[in-house]
Amino acid sequence: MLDINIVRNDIEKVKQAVFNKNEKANLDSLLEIDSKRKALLIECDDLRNKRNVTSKKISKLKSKKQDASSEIQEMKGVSDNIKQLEVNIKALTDELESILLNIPNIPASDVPVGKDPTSNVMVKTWGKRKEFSFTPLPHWEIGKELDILDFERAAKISGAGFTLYKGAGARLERALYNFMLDLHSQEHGYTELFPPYLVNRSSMTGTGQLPKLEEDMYRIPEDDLFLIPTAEVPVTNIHSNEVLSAKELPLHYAACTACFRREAGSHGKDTRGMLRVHQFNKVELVKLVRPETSYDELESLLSVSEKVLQLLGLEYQVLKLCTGDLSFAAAKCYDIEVWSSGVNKFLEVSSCSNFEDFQARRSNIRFRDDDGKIKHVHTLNGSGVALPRTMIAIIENYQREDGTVEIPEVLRPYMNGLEVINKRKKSSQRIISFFS
RNA sequence: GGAGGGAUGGCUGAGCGGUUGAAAGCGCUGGUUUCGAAAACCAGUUGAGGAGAAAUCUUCACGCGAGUUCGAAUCUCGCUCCCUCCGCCA
Repeated sequence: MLDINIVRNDIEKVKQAVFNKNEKANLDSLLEIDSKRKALLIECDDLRNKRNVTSKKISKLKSKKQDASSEIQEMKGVSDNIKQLEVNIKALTDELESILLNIPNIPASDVPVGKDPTSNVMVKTWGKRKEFSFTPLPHWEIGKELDILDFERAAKISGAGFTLYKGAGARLERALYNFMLDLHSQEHGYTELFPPYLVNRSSMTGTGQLPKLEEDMYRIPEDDLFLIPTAEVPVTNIHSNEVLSAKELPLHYAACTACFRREAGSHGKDTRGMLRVHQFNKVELVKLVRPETSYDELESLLSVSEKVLQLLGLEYQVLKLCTGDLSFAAAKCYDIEVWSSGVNKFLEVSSCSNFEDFQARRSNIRFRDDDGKIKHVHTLNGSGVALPRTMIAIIENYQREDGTVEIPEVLRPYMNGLEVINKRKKSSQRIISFFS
């Protein structure tokens, strides 16, 4: 949510931002409602003041056992007036808030202006393209052959767009998120969390998924709860309606959760394999920081996410998103895309965003600064990283001509020493037991 | 799911429907004192709006939302959350 004062004082800037983000907002009527509301508020305040003053007078008269009936008569009228005004003000306030909740965040000044992803700017690339002496296969073929991914049966039990990991595939998934969580919590100093997967409407509104994206969310209508589309939602909202002390900042959190997305707007896109699924695991990093540090924090957030891919030996590129590709709540965002040899393209595995105070204002997350003033924190988050596409890249980039898949070295300790996923053998890939 | 109890400022905790935005204590901040510190004493210490150049004035908020009343932290109703007991259960 924007500070309404920015809209009042610099509406052109807001209009430009809305336009650049390919969004729509009812800005002119916002100002109109705002001034109408303010006028009523002043009128109402005057009447309330009158009521307060007279009530005290009535109290005094009564305590002296004097007659106050004329004052009481007068106040009856005043109270009725106030009530009517309050009803009108409430209606305007609701309208104002609903418009305000639908205005997107303003892009940072160094974000390139552009309509669509073609205007995104390449910031860096890392790693060398894997070369193959054969034509690399896509992960759904490798996965089927090795019996580690089963899309048909996933569709049978749930529907299209779900994944069933089996044997070494399931183990690889577990190895991946354990590796990522250990890296972030032990090497990068993030506090590991395990939050609820169901959150209420207010949390979803706080981080900006609602009201705009309700149709993309899975919802439990009986309880008005939502399945989280990302750990960003529960984790950012941990501190909603709190005033943090300056010395607890910055807060750095890491959480691995399942993420649930209806993908309502993307039917028929990336339907093969697990390029785009309704449920997937993701390690998410969330930061609550002092405003003046948030852009430095964004850079370090990006670098710890990159670290994951570097250690896995996966080629990637980093893009700075243009205004038109920026999400509703973000002020600035980097996407990390990992190269995958089978599908032969770059896959987005992370978005690292600074929301400035946009989410903090919606969720009411504040801190007391050293000067004693209470201010909104800045919030950031980034994937560190999303699992399925990382899994795709590993399977496809580490495939070998004989159909086996090599395990990246950093994952081997998490795979109980397994170096290669072979076909045929029982999916448990029996290795030395550490239970004996 | 059933039966009770509760929700007040950073914390503990008072609060007959009428100078209670809120006692008291703790904590915190500043000052006096001290070589310094502690103690003691004095003072300050909620947030969000509005008007104003400013001093300042003013409104709202005692879990949330309605209601009764000239007037609600205080009375009524609904909701949420917490605690205790019973039942059920991973």
